[in-house]
Amino acid sequence: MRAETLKGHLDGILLAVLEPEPRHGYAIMEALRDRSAGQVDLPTGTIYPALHRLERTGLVRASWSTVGGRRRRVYELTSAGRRALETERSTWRDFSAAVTALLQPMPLAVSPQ
Amino acid sequence: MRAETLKGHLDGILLAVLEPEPRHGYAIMEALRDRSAGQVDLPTGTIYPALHRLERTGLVRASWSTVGGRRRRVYELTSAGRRALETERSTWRDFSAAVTALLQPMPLAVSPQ
DNA sequence: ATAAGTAGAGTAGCATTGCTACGCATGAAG
DNA sequence: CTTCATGCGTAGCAATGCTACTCTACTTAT
Repeated sequence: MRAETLKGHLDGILLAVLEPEPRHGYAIMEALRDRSAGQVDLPTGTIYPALHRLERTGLVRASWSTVGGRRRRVYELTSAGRRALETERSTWRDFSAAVTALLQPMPLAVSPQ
Repeated sequence: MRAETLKGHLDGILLAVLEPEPRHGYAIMEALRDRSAGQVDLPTGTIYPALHRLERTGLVRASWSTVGGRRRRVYELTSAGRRALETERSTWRDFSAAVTALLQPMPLAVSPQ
């Protein structure tokens, strides 16, 4: 996946990966890598700020936990987050349909003779 | 179309709309509006800088023309632009497939019992 | 006439957002 | 004891679309 292409669609993806169960940042990165067959492999400098952003806007809720001497910050969707995810999904459907249509090779407009 | 969602995919769209025939900026805006049923309605502050960018990077070539006392800057694809358009199309296919998959509601991973 | 609307190009500066390149800590494996 | 995986974090950069504006010229109402 080329960098930067994600722009604007990362939040939806993060919400989606948190939908079935709460996860911590590192696990989110792994889940994305697995589910996209390595196509989406985000650096920590992308993932953590994005999670903080989602937390700040109230779409996820975070809490610390410690597992095997290592601390983790576990994120879970809020109800606002679940709603936002649905919105993202429908936005994505519209958006991707529009872009797909526009990228389609277009025949020359026929001017009436 | 929500603003900002386009991020990173505008160039490909512009190249696509220029593929069948050269157009000037204003005509590009109209073509996009028509072809997307009003969904993609870009302000001039988006379109002109983007065209300049494409010109600067050699993907389009521009020339002035005057029609009915009004000057127009007409853009056409270069061969590099045609190649870039193909790349954009395949990038888009990969990207949209990946995002669609990731946004899909995911079942909880089954842990072996 | 003149005001409003359409056609047409442009810029400055902002906001968002993902990325690079770091720092720091703990535990396991060689 | 060094390297690797796990795990969180930030500062600052770069790209890019948008808002809000300027300027010109023709066209159509009032």
